[in-house]
Order: sequence, then structure tokens, then C-alpha cells
Amino acid sequence: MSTQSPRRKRATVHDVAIEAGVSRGTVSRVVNGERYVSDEARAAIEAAIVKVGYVPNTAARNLVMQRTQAVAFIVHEPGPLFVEDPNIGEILLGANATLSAADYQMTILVVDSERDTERVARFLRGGFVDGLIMVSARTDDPITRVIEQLELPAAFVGHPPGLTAAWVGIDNRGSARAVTERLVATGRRHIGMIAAALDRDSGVDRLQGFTDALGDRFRSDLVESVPLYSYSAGVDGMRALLARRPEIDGVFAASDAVAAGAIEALREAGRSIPDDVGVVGFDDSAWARRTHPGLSTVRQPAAGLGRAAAESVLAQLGGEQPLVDGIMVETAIVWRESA
Amino acid sequence: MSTQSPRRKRATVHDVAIEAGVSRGTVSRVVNGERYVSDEARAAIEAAIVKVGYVPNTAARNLVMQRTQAVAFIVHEPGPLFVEDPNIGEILLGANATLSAADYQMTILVVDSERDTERVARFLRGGFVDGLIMVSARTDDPITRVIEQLELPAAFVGHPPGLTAAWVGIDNRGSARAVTERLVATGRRHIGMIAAALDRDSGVDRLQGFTDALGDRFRSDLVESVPLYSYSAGVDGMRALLARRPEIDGVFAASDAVAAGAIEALREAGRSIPDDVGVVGFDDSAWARRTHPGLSTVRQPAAGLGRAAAESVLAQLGGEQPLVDGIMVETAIVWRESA
DNA sequence: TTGTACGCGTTATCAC
DNA sequence: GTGATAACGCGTACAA
Repeated sequence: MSTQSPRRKRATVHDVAIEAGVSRGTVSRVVNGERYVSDEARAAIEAAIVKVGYVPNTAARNLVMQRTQAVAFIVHEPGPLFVEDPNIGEILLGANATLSAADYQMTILVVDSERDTERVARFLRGGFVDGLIMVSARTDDPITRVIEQLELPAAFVGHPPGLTAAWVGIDNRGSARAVTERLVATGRRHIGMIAAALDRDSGVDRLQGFTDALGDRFRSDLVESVPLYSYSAGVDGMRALLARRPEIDGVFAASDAVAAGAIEALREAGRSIPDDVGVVGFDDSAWARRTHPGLSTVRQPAAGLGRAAAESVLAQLGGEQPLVDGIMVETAIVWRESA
Repeated sequence: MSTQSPRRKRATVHDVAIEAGVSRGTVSRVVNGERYVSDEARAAIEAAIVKVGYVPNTAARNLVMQRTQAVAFIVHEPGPLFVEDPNIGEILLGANATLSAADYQMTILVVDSERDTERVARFLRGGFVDGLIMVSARTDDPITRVIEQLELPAAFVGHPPGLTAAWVGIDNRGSARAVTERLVATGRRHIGMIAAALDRDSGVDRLQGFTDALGDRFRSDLVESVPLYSYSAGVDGMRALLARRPEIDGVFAASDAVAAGAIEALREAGRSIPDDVGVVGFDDSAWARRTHPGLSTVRQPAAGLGRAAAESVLAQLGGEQPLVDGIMVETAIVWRESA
């Protein structure tokens, strides 16, 4: 009467061997495409494999081979932002393309709670993956510390201060400086910034680049700091800036999403862009092409970052020492109408 | 002279046993928190564990336990769209929350090429996961067919025609009908639709709901079909509709991203919203709050879908039979200014 | 070219 | 309470 699950036991090498009338060793050789197998044995085994429906058990193979052909891609964003950040998707696809070409399975792990942190740590330590890529690490991150202890080939995208592992990134500071200089060059007198994510290297470096560009024109009350690279943070930041310094005529937003929010707030306030206020962003994400007017911004080669991170992990897997200085991927500035 | 990797061999249960002067069996009991271990033995073993730095090897455990405490979440979107679709992120977070609470590790797998399909199939068959959630399956999908053969507890989000596995979804047809009726009720005479993704159930059902609402007012040349739920597809679709039927005064876009694109095209054409043309969308994604005017749309409980899918997989893992009819999650209509 | 036997690191089942 | 010992499914020297 009990509705027992009818899932039959999976076929093993042993079953195939019996079916084909050979030994397990020979079956194993055929499965792994080795030489020194007679044609007749190979044929018999291949027939037996389909007949019994044999599929190699990866757990067993991992155990004896001591590797998994899998690399983790760890995402640690506060819930909703994961969804909003266009860069992560691009980085991820770039990394997957490179790993896939090398026949590695990329498994994305999202860390979204205290509980996740511990479970992911166990997962990584337990030999589920041969290496890992970590994106958007923060300085005070429990998971970041865990990873550093791990002795697993790793590559970070971005470099939290104090990190000793390999990393890839862009020159946030220089790029921020370059894009801000445009505002200076076009004669703006009161240039502000909506800084974001100052708990990460990217946020800090972009702010630093901004101050570099302004030199002694820098005024700290023209900087508003918001927690996240998000649209709504941009709206809030711009409103605050307008309230405090209504004469503002140029603004560097720490990301395109922030810039889009800022543009919305400027529109509310009746300012025209770029006539009243010039706006520049950062990322050249989909946001930049959808604002009115189009947003001048820094093109960040997100897919390239993913590829570079994957290559670093693969190199370490191949026995190479990680480059301690990190790898910089080139950016470019894209001029549109907003400044 | 060779820079040999200094990674020392990982400690095993065996090493702990020797260090603590007990047998492997007793160590295993302590590690798994079983009873019937003397306090002194437990203390000695716990000390030994930290001393030798023991961490359980998951591959070995999986092999003997025949389960992994991991569930795959498979995403199969054409590259860039993965990034654009806000629903996927929400679904993913909802699923992760539920799986995490049950102590399952969710591993996201992206299928982005032919090669990915095969590798993921091997991965799934190889015993890396105990179950899987599949999102945005398409009818003619190789990976979908592979999964159906798999005999692994699975739940689909959305239901491609002919699918026999468990699924969760929303009433796309009824919701599309309800939101379209608003256009009818407000006296629009020439109501069109930008249909999208007609290779999926969601795309087809939304179109069907639209025709339901219009009844004999339906005109096939007021429907434009675009391939993807994307912003740029919305721009193209609206332009085509305007060119063919300039008198159009209402439009149902198959998703908010499409609607945002449509609004952009209407703006180009100098039409005002909602005065000249009423627009409604679908999803209540972030797009809906960023258009001008705000978009009337269908709220899709994406996180709830993720949770429901995860619960289905967990139930199957617990031995229950999957519900063949699928599970519907409720939607709601959100009225804003666009219609 | 093929078969045998051992080891990978755990958990589970027994006796003790 | 505890300790042998047998699986779990596979790769691979080594012998034949």
C-alpha cells in the first residue's frame, strides 16, 4: 500500500563490467578514453553502458581524484542589490565563458544571511570546488576572512584593503579622476559628488579620484555619501545635495544607477541637464543609455573582469603562483550628452 | 629550487583518531553530534580536531550518505538578458532563503552555450546535487529535456507545454486579462499589445489573456511580437505599432521592461501618456517605478515563486509525490498613472 | 591488452 | 561507550 519511490539503484562500473564480461578496470579505461583497450572489448563495454544506463558517480570520482572540476563564484550582496547591479551579471558571464572553455563547472553561491556564510564556508572547505572567484567583497566581511584562511586557489574582483589573495580590478581612482575632469574642463564652478559604498575599495577609490581632479576646489559639503550603488540612493543623495548647495552645477555620481537617480531628482527640482547641471556616472551599464539625456560615464569592462578572474584561478590550479599585485583591466570614457 | 606548493595534506578522521587515542568510529560520532560518547573521549577528540585542523571531506561523506544537501538552481537565459530580468534575482533569493533554512546549499548553474548544456547535464547526473529548480525553461530546450530524464526531484518556475515535472507559476492569462480590461474600461478604442517571448508559456498566456479581454474588438494587426522581454524590444515593438496603426491609444506590454521601451518610443513620437496613449505592463519590477508616468502593472510575487519552488523540491526530497497540476501563486494589480 | 587489489575519507553495523 | 570492519563507487599501479 505504501507508495514506495520506484527509483532503481544506479548502475555502477561493476554492473557494466558484468554485463560486458570484462573487469572493472577495463570499463574504467573505456569511460576515461584511455588507450590499450581492444576494439572488441570497447564495443562490448559501450553497448553495456547504454544497456544498463551507466553514468559515472562524480562524488566517488572526486574522492579518488581529489578534484572536482568545479569553481565557485561567490556573490555577497545585500539581497535586492544583487538584482540591480548590472556588472555582476556581466562579470559572471565572462567568468563562466572562460571556465566553461577549460571544462570547469562554475557554481554560483549567494551569501545572503549569517546562516549562508557558515554553510558556504563548510561547502568550500568540504572539497566541493577546486577554486573560487569572489565578487564585491567588503572589508569587514566574515566570508572574506573565511576565504583567506581557505588555502584554495582564489581570485577577487576588486581588492578590499589588506587582502593578500590574487585580485583583478580597474583603476577606479584614475577613471573617476578622468571623468570628473570633464566637469572641470566645461567650466562648472560648483562640482559635487554622490559617493557610494564607502565600505568597499571601489567606493573609496572613486571618491579619491574625485578629490584628485578637483584639487583645491574640493569642498567637503559638496560630497554626499550614500550606502549603496542604487537608483534610490541616487535620488536621496541628489536631493540632499540640492538642499544643501542649490548652486551646484556639476555632479559625479559613483555609479550609473546612482546617476540615474540623481537625474530623476534634478528633474523634480526643475534643473535641466546639461545646461543647469552636468552629470557624469560610472560603469556604462544599461542605465547610461536610458537616461535623458544620455549619460557620460566610465566604461567598465565587466565581462573582461570575469574572464581575468577566471584565468587567474585556472593559472593557480595549474600550479602557478598568484600575482600579488593584482591585475588591472583597462577602462574607457564614454561621452554622451549629460556633460 | 622548485617552488613546491606548501599545502600540507588535509587532516582526516584517521589523524584525529590517532591524535586523540581513540578509534575512527568514535571520532565520527563526535563530529556528527551523536550520543553515547563519554565526556572525556569527546573532550580529547574536540581538542585533537582543532590541533590537527580537521575538516570533514564532503566528497567522502556524499559518497557514503548518497546525498549532498545541495540543490541546483538552473538559469538558462540568453546571455545579457539574465542581467536584465529582475524577476530571476528575486526568485533566486526567495529560493535560497527557503533552502538555506532547511540547511541546503543552493548552487546556481548558468547555461549559456552548447557546451554548458552538456557539462551541466553531467554535473546533475553525477550526484552533485539532490534536486533542482529550473527557471525560464523553453519548450525546445535541450537542457529541459535532459532534466526530465533525470529522475531527480525538480521544480520548474513556469511550465513549458508538455512538461510532466512539478512546477509553480502565476496565472499569466488571467492577470493579463485583468490588466488589459483597465484599458477597455477607460474608453480606449484602439488597444494594441507588444507580445514577447512567445516561445515560452508566459508569453503565450499573456497574449491569450489580452485577446480574452478584448473579445471581438481584437485586431491582429494591433499585436506586435518581439523575441525577448527587454527594453530595446519594447522600443522596436512600439515603433512598429505606431507605424502600422498610428491611431493606437492603448497598449499592453508583455513586461515592464518592454513597457519602458514602449514609453520611450511613444515619447519620441510625441505622444503623451496617459492622455494620448494608455500603457500597462507586467511584473511590477523596478522598471515600473522609474517610468514617467509610473506604470500600471501586474505585481508578480517573484520571491514567493522561488520559495514555492524550493518547498516543492524539499517536499519531494522528503518522499512526497510532486503535485502534477502545479502551484499557482497569487498576483495583484498595481494602478499607477500610465493608464 | 587485461585483471587484481588497494586506497580515497566517511558513515554504519556490528560485536565487545 | 567503544573499536573493528565493511561498504560507498571509482582510478590506477602492478602483475599477468
